[in-house]
Amino acid sequence: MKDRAGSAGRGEHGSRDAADQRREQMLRAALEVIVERGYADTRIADVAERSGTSPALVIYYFKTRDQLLTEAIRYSEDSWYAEGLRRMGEIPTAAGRLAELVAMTCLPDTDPEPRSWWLLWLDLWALSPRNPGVGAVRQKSDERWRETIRSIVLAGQEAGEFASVDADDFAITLSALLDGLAVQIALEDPQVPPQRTYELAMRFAAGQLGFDWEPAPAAKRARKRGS
Amino acid sequence: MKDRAGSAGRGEHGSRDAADQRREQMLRAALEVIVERGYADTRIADVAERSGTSPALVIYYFKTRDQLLTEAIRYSEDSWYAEGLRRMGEIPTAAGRLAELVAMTCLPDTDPEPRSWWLLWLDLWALSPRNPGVGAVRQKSDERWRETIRSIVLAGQEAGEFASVDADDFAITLSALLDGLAVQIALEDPQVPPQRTYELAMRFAAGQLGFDWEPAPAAKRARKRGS
DNA sequence: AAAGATTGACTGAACATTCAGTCTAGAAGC
DNA sequence: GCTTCTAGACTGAATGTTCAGTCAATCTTT
Repeated sequence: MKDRAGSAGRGEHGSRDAADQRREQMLRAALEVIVERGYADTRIADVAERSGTSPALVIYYFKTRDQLLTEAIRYSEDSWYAEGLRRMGEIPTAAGRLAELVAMTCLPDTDPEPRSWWLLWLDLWALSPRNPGVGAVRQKSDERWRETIRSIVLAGQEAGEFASVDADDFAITLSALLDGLAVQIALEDPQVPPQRTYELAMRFAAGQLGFDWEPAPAAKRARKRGS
Repeated sequence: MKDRAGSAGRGEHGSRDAADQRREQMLRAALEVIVERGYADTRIADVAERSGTSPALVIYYFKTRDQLLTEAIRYSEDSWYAEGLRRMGEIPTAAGRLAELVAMTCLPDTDPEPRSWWLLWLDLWALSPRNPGVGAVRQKSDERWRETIRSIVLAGQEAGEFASVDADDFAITLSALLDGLAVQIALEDPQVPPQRTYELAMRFAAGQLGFDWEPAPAAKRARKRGS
């Protein structure tokens, strides 16, 4: 007895993806709760409530709590990565793509919620050593993330934009640096504000790859979305 | 707690530190369990069993589970940092101290158990956003860690060993890089073995600060402690 | 110095709660 | 009428915390 009136337009309940919608709804709810309370303190009841259903139904769709939460994390990870790729596809220069990649992980106004995203990562890291499923997601993510960096570097070198450093080494180093900076962002360390992380990371990249980059002419990213 | 202040500071019951020993025993047990099972899955019963006592006694010493675990983390953090400072105090050159600092976080044979140490950090990070006590420990640790780097850089510059880069920027960047690499070490990513993280971090430091450093002539750290 | 009194260390057993997952029965759609 | 979907009530196990006391060492009083 939830969204009775909803029906609007098409196929209504019968259509095969009614179930898929439900699942996604639950996954999203799960993500919200994980970000708020943390993985360990996320109860099925919370997810049920937030998606306007019952705990029993949640279990009906996902056999176990762990499966639900694991899948939620995988879902989030995939979405984020896909969105990142999409954005970078629109940028012509390798340096630009790299800047976008860095901004994506550092700056609040590029992504609506990078902090909550990173909060999720912190949980994911903490879970990985003991939870094989989560561990696998993490490893795959890290790999493709590094591979993304690597291919940007190679493309940039091909195009003569970048100096010829070892792309593998650079990828590992930059992704580690971004991870480390991200921790500070997620934890909101007062000494390490997002804008600064962005500049530090870009300075590192520009220095290593030998391209020009000027440290943001002050108010450049002034206008945000909300206000 | 209550420490009997009044009496002559001695005698009392069993020697005053009988209780302290107990506490420390429990803290150590707690750390072991946290590393094995993770913070969230650490039961006071586990800690009690491992320290050869009862759950009730654990609560007797630490009012709550959270207090026990929080204190255990703080204890571990402080020990590690103190040990690090001690080691660095024995090294004359700034470059040498920096290398030791990097090795401490990257290489298994410098520290007996760097991986379990980092496992603890992953939990600490994941906990910080939601647990003020843990969050405070984390922030203080990060701060003094960066400050340690900063002072090494300043000393090195004073001594003419290092180029003149901004010490604050460098401290933030290097500590972030080390954090990120540490994640890979803790999670045992096959593509990022400890030795490689050490070399990458040192190459970064040497490059930024302009000192010479050769990437380890193969078998250099062959002999370990245990044997 | 012996007899109580006091206090800290400690324990076993219970309590209370919290939850993941199950059961049963009913509604919706084909 | 068969299958899919849904929820409320329930169970069973786990586990943090409390509690009523035991024990032994120290302090006090005589």
